[in-house]
Amino acid sequence: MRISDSIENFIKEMLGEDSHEVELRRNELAEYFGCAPSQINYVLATRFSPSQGYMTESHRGGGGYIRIVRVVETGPQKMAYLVRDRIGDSISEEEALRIIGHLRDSGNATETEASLMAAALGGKAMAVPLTPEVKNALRARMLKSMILALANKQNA
Amino acid sequence: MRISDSIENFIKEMLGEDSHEVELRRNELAEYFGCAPSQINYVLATRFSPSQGYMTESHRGGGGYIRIVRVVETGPQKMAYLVRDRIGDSISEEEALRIIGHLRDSGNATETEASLMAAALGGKAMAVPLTPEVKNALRARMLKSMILALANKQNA
DNA sequence: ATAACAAGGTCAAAGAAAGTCAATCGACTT
DNA sequence: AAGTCGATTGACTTTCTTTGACCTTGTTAT
Repeated sequence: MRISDSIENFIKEMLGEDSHEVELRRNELAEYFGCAPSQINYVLATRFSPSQGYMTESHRGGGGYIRIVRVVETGPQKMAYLVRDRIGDSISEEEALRIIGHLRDSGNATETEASLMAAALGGKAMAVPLTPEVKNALRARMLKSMILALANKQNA
Repeated sequence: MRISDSIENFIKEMLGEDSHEVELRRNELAEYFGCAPSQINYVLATRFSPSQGYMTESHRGGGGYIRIVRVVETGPQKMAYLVRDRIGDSISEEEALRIIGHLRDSGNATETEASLMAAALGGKAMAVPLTPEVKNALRARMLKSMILALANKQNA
């Protein structure tokens, strides 16, 4: 198990139960896990980014802290609109997968539905001789179509 | 006995008993068999491809891994195999939609899942300047990926 | 005020896997 | 003998992780 994963799990466990919010000391956590403090920033950047449904604030200086807030989604329609705005005309595979993960985590897509979408957009499926630009454009269109289909079914 | 066969057997044995999922380190395995690491990729490509009923995911970097998932054949999976045979390397939009309809009618896909697949393959999503040949090839790959994902979730 | 201290932030480099691809090898076939 | 095709290898690439040196910002004591 990678250290980054351990840290991620640790934080998610803290968030898991009741509150949507944790506060922690960067140096403490780093020492606890025996890693460089900046490793914490890495974890925040790669696992608790806005596109993964989290926001972070922090404060430097004496008594500093890092606060991680889980953003809860309310209303499938709103979600769909938000995500559509984020997608635009072109999207990378990584970003697409992140959005799909977010849909799953927020309960807007079942496990299976998320897997289906990921399968359609994944590298294996799109392993066809096209330029990255064309692939990204195609992905954006497909993802939007699928999210619309999802939203459509949900309030049907 | 060729090394590739040994590696194939080794992996299949690991998969054999209980779980339909193995995780392994590429470099470790290569060292164990005394071959080049890329040999592992060769084995995966030739013996554990989607059309052979397997899916693989992997992660690079520190703590990387390769995960191989077998799509087990129980009831619905037979369906998947059949459909896969029917799809081949290229498929029209009409034919794809027909297959999706069958999946829904036979209870192998929910309404939403079927809509999702249709949305991904539909004309709107694929409205990008590509030749019909390329579109059909792409559709075939995507449909196969999605059906595998579906089959995989069903007996998870 | 200001110096010292106590956080957290940034970024680039090093390290650790895995992926790709073209060249080569070897066993059959013709 | 030449050709074919799967198997094998290794050099090079890409992706992700980890670390550390240096920077910025806030607090506290003088």
